[in-house]
Amino acid sequence: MRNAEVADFLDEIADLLELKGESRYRVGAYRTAAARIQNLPESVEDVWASGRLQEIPGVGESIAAKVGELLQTGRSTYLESLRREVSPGLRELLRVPGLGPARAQTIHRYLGIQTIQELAEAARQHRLRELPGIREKTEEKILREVERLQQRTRRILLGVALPAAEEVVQLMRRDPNVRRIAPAGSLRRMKETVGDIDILVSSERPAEVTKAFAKLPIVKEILGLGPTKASVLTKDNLQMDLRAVKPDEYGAALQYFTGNKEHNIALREIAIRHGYKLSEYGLFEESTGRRLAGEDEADVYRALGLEWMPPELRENRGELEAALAGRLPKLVKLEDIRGDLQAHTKWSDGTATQEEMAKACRDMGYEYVAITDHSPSLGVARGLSPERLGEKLREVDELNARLAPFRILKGAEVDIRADGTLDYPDEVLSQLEVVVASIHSGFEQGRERITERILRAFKNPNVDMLAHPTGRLLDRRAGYDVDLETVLRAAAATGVAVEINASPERLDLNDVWTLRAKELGVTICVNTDAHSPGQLGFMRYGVGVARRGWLEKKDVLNTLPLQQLLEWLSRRRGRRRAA
DNA sequence: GCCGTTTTCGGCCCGACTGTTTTCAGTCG
Repeated sequence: MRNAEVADFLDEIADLLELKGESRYRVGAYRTAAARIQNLPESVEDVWASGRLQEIPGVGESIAAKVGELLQTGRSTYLESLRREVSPGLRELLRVPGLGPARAQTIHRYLGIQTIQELAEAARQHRLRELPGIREKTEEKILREVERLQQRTRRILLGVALPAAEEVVQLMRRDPNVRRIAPAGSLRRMKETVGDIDILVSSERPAEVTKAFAKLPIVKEILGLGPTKASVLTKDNLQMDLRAVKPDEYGAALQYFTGNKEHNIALREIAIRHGYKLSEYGLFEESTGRRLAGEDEADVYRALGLEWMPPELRENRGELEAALAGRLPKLVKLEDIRGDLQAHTKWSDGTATQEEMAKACRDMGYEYVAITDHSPSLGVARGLSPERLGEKLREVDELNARLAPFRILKGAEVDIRADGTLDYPDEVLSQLEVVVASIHSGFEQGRERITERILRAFKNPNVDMLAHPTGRLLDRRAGYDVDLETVLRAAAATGVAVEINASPERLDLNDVWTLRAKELGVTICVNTDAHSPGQLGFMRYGVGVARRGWLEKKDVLNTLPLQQLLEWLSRRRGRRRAA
């Protein structure tokens, strides 16, 4: 059973307990445990099998027993009894913003309502306003929220949100009332998708700043405008919130609005243990009210005995424990990247020539790029026959003579066919310097077959790397069903590198699996899979995932200078390569 | 239900907003 399923199980218990009116601390305990398991860089099933469930922070005797029963038998007597006590349909009502457990329970008890449809119906007939604690306004709000829920916009890709936020930051910097400004929220943490875009400003005149923000030309609709906060819908239909605070509160506010929530809660608990109080206004001594920090974010962490940590780490996945022990990782940086090992050109489905791609990489300060056009079976991408591949490689030789010391590596993105064989014969593969294997077909094969297929490809000594390991497209396609734990273990054993595909639609591996890959000793490579020179800039999103997965420079293959990379490649295949 | 740099019991993040209320409950982020 996957970690996400176990986390859902605990979340359902939390919801049902909440609807029952149980202590919010008990409810919170289940939620904490769910979040921890969701973020666990290891299969919870393995943790359970080795008797270590209670070593997970937030998992004690009782929750461990319930998870154990679930994993052992596939069911839970506790959850089943809760479902008998609390109508499980009620959970659906909690999805309506503004409707919490108390009012949901009231609505259910008096009117028997348990679906969002019935709720909307009752609101339209003004039957909700007769209930205790609900009058006209609440009823209207519920109806509004139900309608919004039904046409809710999707989450925003990082690759869309970050450029949009940067544009606004640039525009707002020109405002003389703006002192400091930065994106906050999940965007600052480089999460793969975000719900909305948060921007924080410090200013002596916050009200002027929020007004100026609401007047920006990119604004389509003002959703709310006050002296410290403005919320707008942009012409691209992105929700953007700007908050303005006083300069001496900026650091504490940035910390607070960056989150995530679990990280903040844990941090505030640390503050309490010191006899302090932490809020978005600053860090204060509880007894005297004296301000200990607030203007700079790093001071807030330092005053709590912690090193400042990059936002990408702030998910309460163990970063606070690591900071307390002085063992934070030194995360890989964008500037550490020396080249890109997956890129496409006009030879298959890209839009630029090999020369244009190579020069664009050189201009970015890279030492190398592997041009990895597709193999023949990927007809839609005009995959190259062995003959055309040969022509392309001759062009590479010619370009390398001209562009030296910059180096184009001879590569291909080779399909792993349905039976696990590769889409070029070995004598073709052995002419290549970088062989990137990936799956583009047969997504419907079951978990075992797909996994077997990848393992078979790993046995071919010509394979250097596995690209986009799950095949997912964010918000569009789930990817194929694959046992990643097994794949990563095999990658570690065979020395095949695994890609973090930096395309904002993929970001595959994701952050949690990256962390797991690191623990297993897998070599990771961050590639853009660029199909045009502009897409080479996707690298920063992939580095964001690497950082969220705690990777350091030494964990990332393409931080190696050219010579060391070539040595790595030839060591891998256990034979000499053409110089 | 979990947990321990005052605790194996008694705490558990903080502040803001809204609406329904006459001092607070519910919800959110």
